Amino acid sequence: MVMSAQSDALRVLADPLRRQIVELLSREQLCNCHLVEETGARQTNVSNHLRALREAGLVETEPQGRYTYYRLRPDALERLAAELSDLARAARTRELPKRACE
Amino acid sequence: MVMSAQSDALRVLADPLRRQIVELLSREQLCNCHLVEETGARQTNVSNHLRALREAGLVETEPQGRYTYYRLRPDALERLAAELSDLARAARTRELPKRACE
DNA sequence: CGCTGACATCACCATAGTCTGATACTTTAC
DNA sequence: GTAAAGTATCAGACTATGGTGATGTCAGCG
Repeated sequence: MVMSAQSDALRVLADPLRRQIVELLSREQLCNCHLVEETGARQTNVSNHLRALREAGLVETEPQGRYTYYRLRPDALERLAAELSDLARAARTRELPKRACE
Repeated sequence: MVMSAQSDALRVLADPLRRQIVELLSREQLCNCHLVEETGARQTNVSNHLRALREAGLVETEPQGRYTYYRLRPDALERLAAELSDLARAARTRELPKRACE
């Protein structure tokens, strides 16, 4: 399907902890250890969520020695925002017709 | 929390069937029976998802005789889109600083 | 009235997804 | 070399949630 990427991004962003990680990364590039510290979650847990975010194309990694820095990929967020905005606009521009029943 | 509403909207939109319902409603005002027909899901299932969408403020209802018409509330979608767009912009406007490890 | 159809609600089940502990891998410090 | 720290991966337990059938409510129609 065409929108599978955006749907995936939506699904991934729906988790509260991932959502928090994304917000933290929108201000700074951080490595796993910082995220563990900020969120209070276990390292394993953070790492799992980072993988989900990575596979959805929402973040990218930059290994640096034994640390791994994570940063947001704005494009994915931007595409998602645009799609939602389109839906909102479609629903607002006109008085939508009601389909008749039966 | 301040953003609970948006988080809720995200979570609710993450489900594929709800997502499909939202897209259908962006083109027409439909009642439950149309949505059942269009999605192929059971009436109970559609009704449950419509409740989730309603509680998240994404749709509103207009009872009309024994039918209930549903329509999108563009504002909720717009707010969500704006928030995601803000995150994307924050991540893109500058080369984000890396917090030091140790 | 009772009957039918549209929709909502409830309780239950099955599944997906999250969290966790154990463990492996890699890099740096000693 | 060994030890320690940061990160990734894996299997299992637990939880949340979507799907379902049974049932209830309400409006229109005979």
